[in-house]
Order: sequence, then structure tokens, then C-alpha cells
Amino acid sequence: MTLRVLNTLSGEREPFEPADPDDVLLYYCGLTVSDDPHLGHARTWVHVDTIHRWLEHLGYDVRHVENVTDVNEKIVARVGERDGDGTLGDDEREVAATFIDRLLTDMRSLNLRRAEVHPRVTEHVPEIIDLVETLVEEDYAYESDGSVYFDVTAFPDYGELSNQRLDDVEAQGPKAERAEKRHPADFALWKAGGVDAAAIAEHRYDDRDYEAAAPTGETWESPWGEGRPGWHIECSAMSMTYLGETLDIHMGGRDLVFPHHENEIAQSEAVTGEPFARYWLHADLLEMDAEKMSSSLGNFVTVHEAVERFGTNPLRMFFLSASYNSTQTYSDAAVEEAIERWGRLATAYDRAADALAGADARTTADSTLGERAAESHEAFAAAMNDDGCGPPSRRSRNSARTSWASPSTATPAAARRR
RNA sequence: GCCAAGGUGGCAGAGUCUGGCCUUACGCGGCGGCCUGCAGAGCCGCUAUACGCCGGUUCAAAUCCGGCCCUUGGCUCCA
Repeated sequence: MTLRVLNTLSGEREPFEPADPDDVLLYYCGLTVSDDPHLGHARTWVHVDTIHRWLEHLGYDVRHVENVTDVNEKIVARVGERDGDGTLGDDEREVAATFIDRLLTDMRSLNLRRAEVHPRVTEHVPEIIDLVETLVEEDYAYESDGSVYFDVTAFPDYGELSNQRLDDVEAQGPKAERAEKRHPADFALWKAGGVDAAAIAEHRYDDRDYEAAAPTGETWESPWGEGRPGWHIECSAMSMTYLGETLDIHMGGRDLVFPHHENEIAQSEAVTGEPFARYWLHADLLEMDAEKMSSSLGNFVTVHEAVERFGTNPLRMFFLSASYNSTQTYSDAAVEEAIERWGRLATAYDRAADALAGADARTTADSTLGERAAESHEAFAAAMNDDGCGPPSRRSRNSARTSWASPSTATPAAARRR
């Protein structure tokens, strides 16, 4: 049975074939650590985890890398802020460290397969600078006032992932940057100087208690002077460092398709001349009151709160009750239903296992129990491999759904394994 | 405006690529019953005449084709 996956690149459900038949190089675009992780993040994590586990189940050796973006103006904006016991940190690195700590704790609480490595931007600035230098040398990028921008017109396939045409793309980045760009869609690879005060003010949590300070964030020495890496380049640098020029699977939230992933493709392929990722899988977003759950909208439930309140498996159950590539709506009632659902599944599993093992004198295994369990398991595997992986072409049709793990087809045993 | 993902029963959510009995799957809810010392859990049956709208193709469409409407996301930090 072959696994098929929905590839954002083609919009088609394609047979999955890693470059090396035994290994899967999986890169998941992780978080920018400027706040506590919320259920929207958790939903994507659980789907990534499920895919990771399924690939292992199929016999692949999964090399899973998951970055942490710890250089960002939103992080700088929280320097000196007080939260609970004390300050989040006195500089950008400290604030990031605080949130990375919470991030890893939250991930553990959801029983996720751990990534092999969680690289951070601050630890990979030299690689980033190398990439940018190469891009400049090869005329894919240009320097302007100490900043470096990627020249989208130099990369003919730009827009391929998100199906955008260059003419339709609006300007990327803040206004101040735009004057320095040749094309409005050009994006920053390197930004001169530190974070300016206006940008920080925009991201301040004004309703919270913090000490007024004027941090500018960390800067690094580069061939273009002191500055900071642009937003997209770190993923190229880190994925290439750990997984090489071509990934098998690149995952992330749907909100990253454009511009983030589009830009990653452009800058990476411009350097290597090789495809950056063979398969792009995007998890759709968790909504709350018909809006996406997000830190910036403030309509979120933190992972920490939710795990305490509902428990790990019910939450996983909740996330897996909708396809990874369709939106899901959060509500207390929906999660409470997942608690029930999980409980029933667990009970059924225990009883079936007891009966099959003859461990419980009160329940005897029906002669067909084992057989039916096997059938269910087979149906589950088929769904995971085929129907479970994605909808038909979205470009020729109008619909797309996926159920990596629709519990409907899961036997208790199979579900328990997850 | 451009790009993307969706619009299925009271709720939630499969099925759409590979048209056809589609089982509107699995649930939740509701109704009736069974089991049970009580409660919980469990079990059985029923309920819901659906597939955004309008056309087209076909013996046959939720599924294919065309047009339209609506929702959400992206184009600014974003899982």
C-alpha cells in the first residue's frame, strides 16, 4: 500500500516517494517565540506528530527538524515585561529563552514525537550570512543601505507554490523598507541595524506591566554592516544545515504558504539549483468564533491551560477529529465531546484487549473479535495511506479535505497507538 | 483587487481525485428499549427526506463541466 500526500506545490494528491527509500527528511516550520503557544499551534503539532508516527509505522527512518525563530521584533517588544513570577527577560535572548522553555514543556505535555533537533536562528547566523552572500554574488539579491533584498524578478518560478503572479503580489514588509526595494515583492534577507522603536511599540502588550525600556534587539556583524537576519532566510539556512539541499517533506501552517514558504523556495533554490522540498504539506488553521486563533488577535487558549483542563489525549482526539488540511473550530463543547469520545475509545480498547487476552473472566472474546479488529486496522491503514492523505486536485476542482487520522476508521488499538 | 481553502442532517464531521446500492460514515444531541441491587459504563433500535445557488454532461452527480453567491485564510508578525 502506497502512501499518498497532498502536495501544495501541485495541488494534487501524489504518491509519496522520499529521495532515499528508507529515510524521510522532515522539516517543520516552528514557532516564533514571542508568546505562549496556543491551541492553534498545538493542532498543527499534533498533525505533524501523527504524520511523523505514521511514517515511522510504515518503516521510514524519520529525520525531523523543527526550528525555533528566536530573532524577531515581537520578542524584543517583550523585553522587560513582567509575567507572573518575574520578568520575561532583560534582552531578546532571555525573553526567547523563557518562551522556548515553555514551548518545549508544552510540546512534551502533548506527547509529541520529539524533533531530532530544534535549531535556533541565533545559533545559525553565520550560515545565514553565507547564504545571503552567495545570493548577492549570484545576482539574486542586492544590497541597499546596509540591508539586502532578494530580487524576485531574478527567480523565474517565483509564486509557484502559492500560485501568485508577480504583478498581483503586493509590497512585502514595512513601508520604510519599500523605498529600498527594486520590486515591491522583494523581501529582506538582511536588515540593517537593530529593531526600531516604532516597530517595537506596535507589538507592545500595553495592558501588561513592563518596564519601559528602549531595546533594539541583538545585531550581528555582516559584510553589509551591523544588522539582523530577515524573516525567511533562517529556515533555508537551518534546514540545509541539518537536512541538506532537498527536503522530503516541509510542513507548516497554511498561513505560511505566502510569503514565507514561497520566499524560502526562491532563496534556497536560487542558491542550490535543486528543489527545496519534494512535498509541501500545510495544516489548516484553528478558528475561534469564525476567526483564526492567533496571538495577535488575542483570541487564544494556551496549550498549558488546555492540557490542564482537558488532558492530553482528549485534546489530541479533538485535533484529530478533523482533517489536518481543513479548518477546525474550537469550542469548549467540541473539546468536551472529544473527552467523551476518547474515554469510550479507551474503554473499548481495554475491554477488547482484556477479552482477547482472556484476562477478564467476565468478558469473553467473541470468535470474530480478532478478525474484526484486524479488518478495522486494515481499513484504518488504508485511510491513513490514501483517503487519509488528501483531496483531489484543488486546481481543477473546488474542494479539498484530508483526514490523516479520522477516528471513524480507527480501531481502538490503532488509535491507542497514536 | 489577486491567490488559497471551504460551503453536506439540530451540532460536529467523513465521502468528492477513481460518478451509480453512496451507510449523510464515526460521533454528539433527541426518542424508545435492554442490561444493571443503585449509579456509572455498556448494548440494541429509531430519529435527521442533506449535499451553497443556477445551468450543463450522463442511463446515473454530493461526486464531472461552466457560471454565480457566501465564509475563512494569505498578500503586515503569524502554526
